[in-house]
Amino acid sequence: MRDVARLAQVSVATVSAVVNSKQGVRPVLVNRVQDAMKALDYHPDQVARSLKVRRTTTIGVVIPEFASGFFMEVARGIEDTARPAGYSVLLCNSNDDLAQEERHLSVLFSRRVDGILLASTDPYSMGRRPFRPNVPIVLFDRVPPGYTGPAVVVDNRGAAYHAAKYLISLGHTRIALIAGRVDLSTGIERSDGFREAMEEAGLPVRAEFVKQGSFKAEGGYQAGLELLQMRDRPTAIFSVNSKMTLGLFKAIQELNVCCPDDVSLLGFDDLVLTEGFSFGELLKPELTVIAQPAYRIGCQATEMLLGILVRPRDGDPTGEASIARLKTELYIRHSVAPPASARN
Amino acid sequence: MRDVARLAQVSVATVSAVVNSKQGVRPVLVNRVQDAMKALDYHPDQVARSLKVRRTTTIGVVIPEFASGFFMEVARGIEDTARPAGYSVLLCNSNDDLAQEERHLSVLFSRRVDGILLASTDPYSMGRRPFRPNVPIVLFDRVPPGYTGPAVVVDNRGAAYHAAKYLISLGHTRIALIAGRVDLSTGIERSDGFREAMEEAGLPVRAEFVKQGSFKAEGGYQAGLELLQMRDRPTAIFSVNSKMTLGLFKAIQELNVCCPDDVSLLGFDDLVLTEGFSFGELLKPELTVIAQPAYRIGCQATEMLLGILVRPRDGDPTGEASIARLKTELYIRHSVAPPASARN
DNA sequence: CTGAAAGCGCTTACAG
DNA sequence: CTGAAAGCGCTTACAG
Repeated sequence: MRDVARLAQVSVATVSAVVNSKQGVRPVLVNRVQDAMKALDYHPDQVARSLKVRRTTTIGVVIPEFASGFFMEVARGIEDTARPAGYSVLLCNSNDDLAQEERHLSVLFSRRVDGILLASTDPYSMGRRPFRPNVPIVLFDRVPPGYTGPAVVVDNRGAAYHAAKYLISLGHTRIALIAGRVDLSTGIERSDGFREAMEEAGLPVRAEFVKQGSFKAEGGYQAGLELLQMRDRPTAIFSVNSKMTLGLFKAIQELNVCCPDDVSLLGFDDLVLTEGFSFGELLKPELTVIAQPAYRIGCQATEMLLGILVRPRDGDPTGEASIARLKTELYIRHSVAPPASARN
Repeated sequence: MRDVARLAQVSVATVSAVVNSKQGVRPVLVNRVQDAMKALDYHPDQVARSLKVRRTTTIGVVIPEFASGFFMEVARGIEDTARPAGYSVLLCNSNDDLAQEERHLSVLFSRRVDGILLASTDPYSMGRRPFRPNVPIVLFDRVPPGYTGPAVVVDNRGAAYHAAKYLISLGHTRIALIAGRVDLSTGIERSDGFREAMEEAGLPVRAEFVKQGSFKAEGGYQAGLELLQMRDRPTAIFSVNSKMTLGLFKAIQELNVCCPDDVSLLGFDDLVLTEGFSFGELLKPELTVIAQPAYRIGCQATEMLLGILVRPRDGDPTGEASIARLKTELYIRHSVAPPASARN
């Protein structure tokens, strides 16, 4: 920069001004500076700038896994909205491990990210975590009950409620649930919504019909095996995330159970591949699922964070209103049908 | 930091020394400093450090897409090897758009990343790109022919060669190819390997049996539709990436063609979901594919880059030897069978 | 409109 | 073993 200033015969302050396209610099000088920059192949140093302005225009995001269609869509949404705003994103994978998550967070803080987007593997501990008071953080996907900070999630309870309702409306009464992690809002709310619909319909939620799948493919697979081998098995199964659904699907295949004739399958979260291609549509039968607006979640969480970053910080007390709850959609395909009893 | 120094009654140099756990500081002072850090909730500022040491311990990686099982596995590999080495990764999505890629690269440079990992959407232009002379870059997945810089790729040609060979060994003679982008090494080499095997077997590669799928699901779908509706259709189809394979699969389903009885399908790249769960195994029939060591590609590319970063830079002239070519593996499942003619 | 100077928070020779 | 000082490459009041 000094070299540029010297070559252009101006002060570094002037160079700085043209680099940041501040107005009020004489055109002649602007040109001289630009020529000098070109001649010297000068590229401004963001890190020096960051040090001075105390802002890195970087946001840190930590998600529980990379190999997830859902979180990758969210990540796309984040990047697509952060980039145009001039922000870079440091994407970290906690691998659903709290220690890893904290380690990531701490390097993000030391790298002075301006804000953080987090899908915590343990949102309940948020309160007692050592966050930095002046770097805003917005949660997404998972949020502890009663959390009042900024967050964007999906209406899990409502979605599960409607899913169960749908199965019930078809005549199912023996409906099983493959539940997710009970320590995550997503898992809890989805189970709750399911239970609510069942209760409302006066249907029992049999203990042996609810299996813990922990959001893992293997869990869904095991649960499926157990459920389908019961003498008095369910006529429909609601699986509360996509990995478990796939595990369940595998169990169905292995056991040669016919879906949807023998058992209906309703999953949470669609498996999109590319625009217009969902894995759910490639399977036999095509999967009926509740689809989450993953990309939008990413966009909105980022917008929320960016909003906080520009606002005077002491403006709003990040009230109750700051948690956005997006709608899901039920994609009716072919894995759900009325139970055999209702078909005769 | 000054505050810490003052509270601990030492100089900032000493604080710096304990922060970086340099040895040779009197234990008493170490303790005093650590206590002071705790008391003041002091956290070292990486960006200031970076400015001084002229190193950010950050690597930039740009991949052509987020919503890709392959690239996400690579990303996992990258993160998993970069993190333990103390490096953060700035992950960018070029969306297979050259302009976007260059924009990302330029912000990565301005943020002073120490090195770059790139799966370029146009590796051929590498030579005339405005890279920074002193930030090393290692390519992966795609590499222009004749490229001599560091890179890690897969033995595409060999993999395709063996895949075709496998189909031929089963008795197939009318084998179609759904080719990928012809301007990418991956696309070219896979087609070449296929052709080589065919020639070697004295089999014609009929012009109407090779379709351009451009590595896209839609392309595979269209190609499939055309191929399968020929009066004299192929008995086997080799699809050169996973998206096209899925598109092709959809076409097969829609047309109600029986696979593998009527047509065999061999794909490139497996679709892993989670450890132990591949999408390819969930489809009917389960897909026979060439699997790439995606995670390993990420690890190795990162190791290579890290290696360059520690080495004296003027050490080796990044010779020919620096391009690593990993092996693939053929996963034989159920979408390939001998042609009907050979079965009778 | 432009320049000289201070300073962002660190590290690193250099003395002592 | 430790401290004082310079400097990394910028930006930003502050004069002029």
